Amino acid sequence: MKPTSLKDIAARLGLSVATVSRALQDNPAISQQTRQLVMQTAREMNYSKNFIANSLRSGQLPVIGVIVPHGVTLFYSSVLDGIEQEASEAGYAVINMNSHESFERERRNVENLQRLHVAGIIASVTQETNTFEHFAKLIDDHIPVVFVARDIPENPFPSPSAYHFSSVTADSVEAAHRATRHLIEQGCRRIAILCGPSRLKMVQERKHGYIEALHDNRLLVRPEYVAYSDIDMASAIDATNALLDLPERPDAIIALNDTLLFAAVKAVKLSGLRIPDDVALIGFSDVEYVEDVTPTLSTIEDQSHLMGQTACQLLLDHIRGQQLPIHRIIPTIQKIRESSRKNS
Amino acid sequence: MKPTSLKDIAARLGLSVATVSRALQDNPAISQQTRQLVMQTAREMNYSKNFIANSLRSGQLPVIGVIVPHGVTLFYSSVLDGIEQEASEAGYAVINMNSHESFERERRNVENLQRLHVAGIIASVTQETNTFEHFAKLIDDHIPVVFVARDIPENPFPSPSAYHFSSVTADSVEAAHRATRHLIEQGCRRIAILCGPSRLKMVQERKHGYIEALHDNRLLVRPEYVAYSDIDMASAIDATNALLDLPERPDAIIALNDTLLFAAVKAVKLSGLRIPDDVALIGFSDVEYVEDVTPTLSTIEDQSHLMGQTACQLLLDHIRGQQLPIHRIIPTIQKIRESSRKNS
DNA sequence: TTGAAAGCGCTAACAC
DNA sequence: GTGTTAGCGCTTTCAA
Repeated sequence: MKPTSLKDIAARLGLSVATVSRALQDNPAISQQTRQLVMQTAREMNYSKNFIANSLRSGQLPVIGVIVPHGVTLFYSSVLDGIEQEASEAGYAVINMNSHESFERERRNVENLQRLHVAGIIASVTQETNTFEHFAKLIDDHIPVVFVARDIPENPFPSPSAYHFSSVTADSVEAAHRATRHLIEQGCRRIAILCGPSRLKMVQERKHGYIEALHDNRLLVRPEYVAYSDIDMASAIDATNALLDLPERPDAIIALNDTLLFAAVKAVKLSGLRIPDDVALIGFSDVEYVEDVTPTLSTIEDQSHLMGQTACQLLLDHIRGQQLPIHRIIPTIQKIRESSRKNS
Repeated sequence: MKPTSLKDIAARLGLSVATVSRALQDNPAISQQTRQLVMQTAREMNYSKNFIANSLRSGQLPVIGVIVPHGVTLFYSSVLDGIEQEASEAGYAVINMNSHESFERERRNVENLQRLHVAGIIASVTQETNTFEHFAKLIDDHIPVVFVARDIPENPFPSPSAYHFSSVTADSVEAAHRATRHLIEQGCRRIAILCGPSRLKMVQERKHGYIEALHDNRLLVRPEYVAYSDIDMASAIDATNALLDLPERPDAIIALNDTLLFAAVKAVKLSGLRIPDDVALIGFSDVEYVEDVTPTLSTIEDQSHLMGQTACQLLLDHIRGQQLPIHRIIPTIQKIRESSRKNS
């Protein structure tokens, strides 16, 4: 049985489809009587408006598309949650796609959202992404884009087609700067940083903040203290061990994500060194269980939920006509726990 | 600038819209020449098919709706990931909604998906949900439903409108039975269970498995060993303390979710008792950091990704015409770690 | 092998 | 205050 349409209601009432449509929209041209009658009948017949038919005219679905680079992390769940909250208040549904850190899949995701004529897109690009035509194409279709967490490089489109998109990112430079400062204040002088292999702008910024803080405090930046590792336990443990084996062993390590952080903890423990006495640890992480490790782990947290909300608000602004791109930087929260606190 | 439509291509080529449409669909009635020409032009003009227009005719969008009761957990991220994977292989997008454990929001979510004419819905009901008319309404619209992780009670719809939906759930009875058995094998005799306040079928089943295992081993089921707590750290710590203060203190606790488990760990540690020597612990949890707690925590894990995949497969079957409901039960995985292993 | 035309459900411009 | 009509982009009879 097909769902009730305006036509069905019109037929039942001996009215025209147009009248019914107007009545349902509270159009002032319609008499109280008719309006009441129509409303009543619509309810009786279990009518619900067909969004698709509507969208065919308006050209867009009341839906916001989201593309994240991977799904199963607290960080992106929380970003999504923030987006979903704002979107649903504004009457939009959220469609959720996953690029699995693959550029090809990201391209396909964008295409599919475009075909669905979503009202706008919020995206966090993959680590592979270094060309942006797939997003550029959206401009012709008037589909606004906001980048969240991972921004694209400045002005990736050479003139004359130079334009750019809004973004919401964490304050990575400041976050790393503050973490480094904190370690210095704790008396650390040989501070290492454990990075993933990523070319993401965000990672560059964190490294930058680290180096700045060392400079500001007249500490030497030693290349051998900047370690790179693949983002899995085994590789990260190896990378940490390499750091610990240096002639001048670091007395602190900053880990750029949670896997690296947890690996560093394991490696230091296994090597028989004490945390934080021999090696202080702090890491970028949104995992709540850092509290349950012994010792509890100092972290820099993103305000992921707020980032999602903010991104969605910007997108809604764009949907409502805002043209100029806006860049919002969300502060991080540094939580000092046992792993980086020297009792003195 | 509006996106290219069939009409645009037809105009450019001096063909009819119908011909262009057919060419693009590889309709054999069209000549090689024309087909080639159309394909070529479509590419040049950057044509992409308008899904909405299509759906207006077919009555449904190539989209699967998912409703989860909360967002920010690894469990549901992983379920979603499984769904998304299967869906995208079959050419469906996934729309993702969150009921926040509120019945009212769940009802609205269902309505919105219905209005969007999604091809099908996968849902995990809220703890409040005990009436199912909102799902029943979907049957008229031929929108199939699969319940995942949290099923609804058997046959909630009395005759003559008796029908039911497919489901994918964890094997809760067996999981709890096995965990209890394991503790008994470790020598525990006073086994307590720490429950949330939930009326979910799943929770009942877990309690059932626990009781069965006690029976099977001729152990008494003591009501005071069945503890209830709200699902937050503070309440759960209180509830655990109450257990520990019993005249005959339990020598093992089974926690029904991760919050309860982590709270139990804290409470036992704070009370100065040793894990597992004084109190063994095991819990239902999908959090990967149970490995990083001291002692490492024994857990029962759901195969969440597989549950998502399976649910999506069932749904696709229904979309393709499968009528009868199917119930799939996914085994859990028990991981024994230090917190429940007595060295003997 | 191709074209003309109807129709999916809805809204809005234009009558009356 | 209400009806008529056209049209959104596409597929699918029915004709030619």
